[in-house]
Amino acid sequence: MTVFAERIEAGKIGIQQAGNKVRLLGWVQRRRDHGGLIFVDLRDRSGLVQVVFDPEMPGNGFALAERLRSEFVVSIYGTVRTRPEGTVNKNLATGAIEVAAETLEILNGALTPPFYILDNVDVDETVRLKHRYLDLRRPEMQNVFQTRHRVTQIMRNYLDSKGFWEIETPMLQKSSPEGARDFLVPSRIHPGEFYALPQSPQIFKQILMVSGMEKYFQIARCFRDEDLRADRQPEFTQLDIEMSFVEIADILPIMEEMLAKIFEETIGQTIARPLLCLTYREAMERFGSDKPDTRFGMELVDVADLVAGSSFKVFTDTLANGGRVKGICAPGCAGMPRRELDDLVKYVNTYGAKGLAYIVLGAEGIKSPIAKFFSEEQMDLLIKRLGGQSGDILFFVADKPQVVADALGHLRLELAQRLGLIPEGQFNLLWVTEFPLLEYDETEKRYVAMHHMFTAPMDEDLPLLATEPLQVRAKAYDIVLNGMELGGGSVRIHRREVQEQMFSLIGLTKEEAVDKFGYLLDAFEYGTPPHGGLAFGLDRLIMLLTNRENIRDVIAFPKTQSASCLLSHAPSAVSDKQLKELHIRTNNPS
RNA sequence: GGAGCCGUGGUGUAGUGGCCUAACAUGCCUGCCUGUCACGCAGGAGAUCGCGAGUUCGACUCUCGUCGGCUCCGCCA
Repeated sequence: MTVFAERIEAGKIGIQQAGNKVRLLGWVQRRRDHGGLIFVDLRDRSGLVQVVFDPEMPGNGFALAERLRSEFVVSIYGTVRTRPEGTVNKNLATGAIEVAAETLEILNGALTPPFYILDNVDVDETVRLKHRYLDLRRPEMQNVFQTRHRVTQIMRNYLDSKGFWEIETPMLQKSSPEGARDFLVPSRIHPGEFYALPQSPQIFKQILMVSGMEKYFQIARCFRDEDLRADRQPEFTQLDIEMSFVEIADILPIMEEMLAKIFEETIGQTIARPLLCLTYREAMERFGSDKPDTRFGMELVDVADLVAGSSFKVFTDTLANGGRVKGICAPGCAGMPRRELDDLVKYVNTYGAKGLAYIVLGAEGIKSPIAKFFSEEQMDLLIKRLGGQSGDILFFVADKPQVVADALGHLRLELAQRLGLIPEGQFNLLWVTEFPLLEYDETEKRYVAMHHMFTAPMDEDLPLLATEPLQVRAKAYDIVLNGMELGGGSVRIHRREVQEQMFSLIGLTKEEAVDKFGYLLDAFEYGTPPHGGLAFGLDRLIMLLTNRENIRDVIAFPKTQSASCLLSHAPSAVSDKQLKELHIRTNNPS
C-alpha cells in the first residue's frame, strides 16, 4: 500500500505545495482528538506537520487514527491545504498549511515513551541514556548530529582540496609506555600478549610521512583509559593531520582556514585571521593557564615587588623560597558575603593553594585581614597595580609558580562565571606556542614530555637540551577556543639521534627505546622528511559549535562517568570459554 | 585514590521523626467533544520513597554501608 519512495519531508511542506497529494512517513508527535476531528502532529527528522483526520475521510482511516498514540510510526497519504482563516500556527514552520489525510497506515506501534520527544526536556540523564534511541529523536539532538556531520564533511572537503589523503591506521596497536593508560586487547593467537587500542594515531601517521604520503588526515577514534569528565570520554574522535616539508608557519594558516570555514558554514561566525598567537609563558603569566579564555579581562598581575617590603610573612617567605605572589581584581564584588569568600578559599585549596588573601575595597574604606601588614603607601600601590576601584575585591595567592597560576587561573574563570563576565556568542580562537619541551615529574622523579616525546625542540634551544632541559622550548602549538583546548600538535623530530636523545632524557634506556619504538627509529633511517601536524578534538569542537555543556551530548552513544553504557550495559562479564580462548584467568575480588 | 551534590508513581518535583492509608503537575487508561496545536471537560489506574543494616515505641525523613548518576581534584592533552 505504502510507496516509500514518494515520501515528502514533513518539515519542508509549505504553501507552495497546497493542493498537492503527499506521502508522509514518520512518528506521531501528538494526537489531539476532538471526537469528530483528530489532529496529529507528524514528525520526521525534517520537522513537524499537522495532519487532519475527518470522519468523512474514505475507508477506515478515521477509526485507525483514533488508535494512534505517541511515537507510532505511520504512513499518511493526503492533500496539502492552507489552513482555515484564524487557525494558522505561527510557532510552527509548517503552520500555514496542514495535510488532510486520505489514507493512514500504522507501520508500527510504540510503547508510551518515558519522556517527551521535545527539546529542553527536564529528565534525568540516566533515563535519557537508557533510552538513548528516544533521546536522539529529539530535534536538538538531531541538530547536534547534523552539525557534527556537516563539520566532518567540511573537514574532508577542505583537506581534500588541499591535497590531503584520508588514510586509516590500525586500531590494534602496540602498547606504549608514555601518556595515558592503554585499553588492552588480549591476543588469542599469542597467548599472554596484548594489543593496545590507539591513544592517537601518532606513530603511524609519522611513519606515513616516512612513506612519502606527504599529506595525511584521518577522523580517528582514540582511546584512553583514564577517569572521565564533562569534556572527556574514554573513546573520542580526533581530526588527525600530518604533513611533510613543513614548519610551524606552514601548518597554522592551513588549520586556521579550515576552522574559519567550519565556523562560517555551520554557525555563520566569521573568524578573523590570522589568529592571535600567545606564547606559553605569556598565557601563563596573564591568565594562569595554557588554554586561556580571552573573552574577558581580570588578568593575573604580579605584585612580588610591591609585597616584598611588607611585614606579611606568608608573602615574603614565599618570595624568599622562590615562589610568586600574584593577584586579580574582581570587579563589583565588595558586597560578597563572608560565606562566599570562604567558599572561594576552599575553591583555591583544591588547586593546591594554601590560602587566599583578599582586600575588600568597600564604600567605607578598605577591609582586609592582611591590611595590617601593609603601609598605607604599599596598599595604595597594590590597589593601583591591580586597577582596583571602589566596590572591587582584590584576591592574592602566594605559592609555587605552578600553584599560583593554577589557583588564580581557575579563580579567574570561576569569578567570571559567577559575575556573568563571559560574553555569549563570542568565539575567541587563539594559538598558544613555545611550550616547554619537558617538565619534571615529582612523583616519577624524571622528565616527561609535555606534548609528547616525538615533538621537536626549537632549533635555537637545541644546545640547552644537554645542559638545561627544562629551558628548552618545543615546536609545539595548541589551539584554544574560549578557554578549551581544541587541538594541538607539533613539528616532529625526524632524525634518529635527536629522537634517541629525547628518549634518554625521559628516562628510557636504549634497550627500552628499541623495544618500544624501534620500528619508528628504524624507519627514521630510511630518508625521513621534516614533518609535523596536529590533532583536533572533534567532540569538543562540536560541543562549542552546538553550545553544549558536556561531551555526552555530542556523542551518539556515550559512557557514563563510571565508563559504562547504560543502553547496552557494557562492560559486562564474558564466558569462561571466551576467557580460555584468550588465555586469561580473572582475579575477581567477589 | 579523594571531595561534594543527587536518588519519592512512567516523567519532573513536594514532603525532612507520628499530621503520609505519601501530595502536586504532567504522562497513561476510559468516556464526552468538528479547528486544536502544551486542545478542553469528567472519571480512573498507577509508588512497599534506589538497596541493606542500624537508632527509635515509630523512619520517605536520622546514622552507617552499598549501588547508580552528575560535578570536581588526582589522572588524562
